[in-house]
Amino acid sequence: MRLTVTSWNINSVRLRIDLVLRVLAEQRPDVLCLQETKCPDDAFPLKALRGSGYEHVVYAGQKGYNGVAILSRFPLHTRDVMGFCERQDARHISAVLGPEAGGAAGIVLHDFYVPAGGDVPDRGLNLKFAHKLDFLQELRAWGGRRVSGPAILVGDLNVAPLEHDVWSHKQLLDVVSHTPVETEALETLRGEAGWIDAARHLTPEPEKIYTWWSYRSPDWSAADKGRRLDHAWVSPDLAGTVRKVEVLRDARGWERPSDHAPVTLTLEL
DNA sequence: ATGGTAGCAGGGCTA
Repeated sequence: MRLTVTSWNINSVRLRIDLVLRVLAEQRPDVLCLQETKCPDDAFPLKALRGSGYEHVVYAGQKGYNGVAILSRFPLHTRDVMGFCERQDARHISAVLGPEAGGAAGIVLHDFYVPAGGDVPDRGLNLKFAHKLDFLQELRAWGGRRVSGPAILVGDLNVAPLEHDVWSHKQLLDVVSHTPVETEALETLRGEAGWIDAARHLTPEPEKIYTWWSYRSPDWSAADKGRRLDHAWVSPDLAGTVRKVEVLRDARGWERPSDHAPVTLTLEL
């Protein structure tokens, strides 16, 4: 069977619920993982989703910031939320696909929103950068030496790890999201746990891949100063099932868009 | 350690 999982930093699920419904209707992924929902749990727009065909929803939100959610065509089991850095930030949620998912049953889905890290890439001068590095360190400790069983990890990891994951490697070496301390941390923790970077598995460097374009660029598409901040990783036993990773760049050009484009992973199980 | 835009909340923080 074919399984599709889309990851999208939506930057307010309430403001952009119509864009969520558009992606669900037009792309029809089996699972949609959202980040930056910016929505307390008691305000999650469940009613608007009713009738969309995605009746299985888990979410972990907070007022104003952060927030993650998983919407699924298939039943989800064992919603779990991990805390990092001794905060109650809503930056992770996971669930397991139920038996109704057929060949995909039992796959664990992890949805992450890694801290952006502020502007100054110095942990002594910038507490937000220190938080980001600490978060990555805890992610490394959580992954341990090897991820076991079929699992998918998606999300806005706020790091563009490779040279061709940014529009200019040289110009971004001291820009938060592409500094060596961040890119090495992310690649180290991914490698130690055995996760496969699905996009680069299929499309190695030097081809450019971007998933985010700043709001501050008036002509984002022509300038095309993008970064690959959004990722889809699979566990080793799913490596052979990866068929496609697609960035829906068009969505960045929709009216009142998120600054992130949806990224869709396709597996053949 | 420029400023540029956006969301939430209704000021200033976060991205």
